[in-house]
Amino acid sequence: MGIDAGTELKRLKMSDIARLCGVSTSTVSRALAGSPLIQEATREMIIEIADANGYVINPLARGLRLQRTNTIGVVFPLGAITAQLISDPFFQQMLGHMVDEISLRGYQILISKVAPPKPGWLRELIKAHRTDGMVVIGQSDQHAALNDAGQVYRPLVVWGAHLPDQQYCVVGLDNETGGRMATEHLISIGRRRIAFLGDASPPEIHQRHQGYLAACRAAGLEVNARFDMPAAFSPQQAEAAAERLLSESPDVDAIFAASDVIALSALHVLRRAGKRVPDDVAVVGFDDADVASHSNPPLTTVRQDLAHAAKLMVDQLFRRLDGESTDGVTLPPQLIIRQSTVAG
Amino acid sequence: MGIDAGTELKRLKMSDIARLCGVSTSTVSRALAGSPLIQEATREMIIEIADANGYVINPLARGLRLQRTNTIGVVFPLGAITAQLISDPFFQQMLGHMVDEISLRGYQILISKVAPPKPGWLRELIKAHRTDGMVVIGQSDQHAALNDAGQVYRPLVVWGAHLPDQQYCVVGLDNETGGRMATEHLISIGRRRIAFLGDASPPEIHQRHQGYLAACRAAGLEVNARFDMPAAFSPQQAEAAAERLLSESPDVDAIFAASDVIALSALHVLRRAGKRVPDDVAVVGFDDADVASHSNPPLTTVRQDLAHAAKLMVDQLFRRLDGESTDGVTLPPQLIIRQSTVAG
DNA sequence: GATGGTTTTACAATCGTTTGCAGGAGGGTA
DNA sequence: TACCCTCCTGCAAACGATTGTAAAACCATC
Repeated sequence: MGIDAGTELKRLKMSDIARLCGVSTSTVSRALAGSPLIQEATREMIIEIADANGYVINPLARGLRLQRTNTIGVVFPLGAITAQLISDPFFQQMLGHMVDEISLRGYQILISKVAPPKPGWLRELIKAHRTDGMVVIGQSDQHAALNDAGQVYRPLVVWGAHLPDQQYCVVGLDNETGGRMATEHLISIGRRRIAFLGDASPPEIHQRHQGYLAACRAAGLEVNARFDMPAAFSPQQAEAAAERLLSESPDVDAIFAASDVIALSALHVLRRAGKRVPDDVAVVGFDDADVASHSNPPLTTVRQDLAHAAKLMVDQLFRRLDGESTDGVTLPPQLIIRQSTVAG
Repeated sequence: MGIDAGTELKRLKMSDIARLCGVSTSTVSRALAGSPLIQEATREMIIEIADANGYVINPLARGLRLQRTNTIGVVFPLGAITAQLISDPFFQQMLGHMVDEISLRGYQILISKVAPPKPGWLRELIKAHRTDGMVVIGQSDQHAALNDAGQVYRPLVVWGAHLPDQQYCVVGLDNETGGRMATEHLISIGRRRIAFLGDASPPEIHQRHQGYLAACRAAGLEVNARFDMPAAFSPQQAEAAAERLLSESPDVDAIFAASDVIALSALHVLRRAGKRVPDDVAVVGFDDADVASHSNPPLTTVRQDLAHAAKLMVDQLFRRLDGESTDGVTLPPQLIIRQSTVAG
């Protein structure tokens, strides 16, 4: 029956199957779609022949006709700060979880790395109509673009910080509380000269920094600009920043790093400088990446449950695809105390 | 001029732009494509109007017509062994690098997680024609499917092990040499009862195991089945396996783990059991994931340079898209010695 | 003004589906 | 036999682009 499904990869279209079955294309289409208009016997015959010939529906043509692609876009806007996707395990893990969650629902995943974002990038992405919905990972410095698109495009969910005037659905950690928890923990173990290591320009980090400042002020601590040390997310730049911090402020007794990667770089630098962790300097990270629990010493950090976050985001996105409107979620941070602040 | 590009997200097609410009669709198409057939003045006028209205070409329609999608598929076949994508940093990093390399060339990335692979999965993926080429990450237990497709479908590059009868282009580490190097290193530091921790059913791991066996035999060491301990890639299962190994063979003095994740689990178990690393038991991993250098103690491991590997794979894929044929590459493993085998 | 040669533009077919609508086949009833 | 109803099935028009080919416009020349 028909051509051997095995050896060829010929471009076979629905009309070919129709010819082989002696019916019209519409009948084949309906049969494969399970329409009740088609007689059971006919359907079986058609399906059998289609399988035997290894026929696969062309999703491009289907998508064009249906205006639906069964695809979700996962977008990484990388502003000036983060040069590459690879650099941070946060992105990698988030991406992994997104792939898991989205493919669980039978959708495909189209990745777009937007680096750097040009004006109108999000609108263009949306207007390309290659995806039924979009998840944006991180706001970077693109709050305006997100607001602009969010007002008119519903199936959009963003991972990031909640901002006052925002017109789009955000799922994100309560970064300010996270920052405060981390800092309060450092204060509670008696630290007084606490540095913040990280670039506070992305909203998420800014809020962590705000939490840090709030905790310091509440405890009546010196909030000194020399304890604010911008550090990019890459290990190299973070190490450089940590070194500068140590040389400019050798009296620092704690570091709150904006991410685990930065914290690990700090650990390296501290070790090279002969400082003991946590005795001389306590270190807290952010994310609870895999590396955090395995480091030496294991890293105290503020946990973001990315698996849960990804599930929530995808959930909200699909509810939006169903026409519901969703308000986003603020996730509670969780402080994981390990030996980088409290000796084991 | 025209509609405000800002506030609407109306579905605008080429014929709309044509009408606005007072020309035909074909002229618009050629103007946007930069065809020399169109007068410079006309082109400029068309482009201006198109921009002003925020027009974006529909890639589905374009792809349908051109039989080209400007998209590369990245496929993860997850056989029985690896349940989830998220579990292993290897996949995450590889995916990150793939995204970087592919988007560098102006292509989009379509991710497919195939779990579990059903008969014909790869052919179906190919026949869907959603991508111009494909990268398959890991052979899993799908060598047959890859062979079947590789014979007829050229733009396919696979990450994995080189196998004797293979009909597809593979880029991969020399796993056997990697396994031998790791084992020889353990032998060179005086270890004699060396266990292998990992499930040797995927080809890559099988070859690492072969290298391990070869090194053991060459050194005249006991190659005892009780030293072969299957361990899945997930930390939980790996810990369970490590515990069983320790209880069944408490005399083991070295562990060669099939991946860094497994090695780290082993480190945990060893610590809980009160064994000192490397004094009592030396540990070697595989991959040189980020975690490897940060662990306690830092992990001796066999390095796979994933950034380089990804670049090579994408390079070979694009050469194949250009009609060249490529033979794949075998990358040399590199042993990174850290304190899990040689005390610092 | 007719002819010929260039440049520009437009027509229409095509890529591979889905689906509203029209119509054919078949059976039952009058 | 004529008529109606109910099931199925097929026709043809979208979806939104690209491109070979035909034709229109323009200029120069005789």
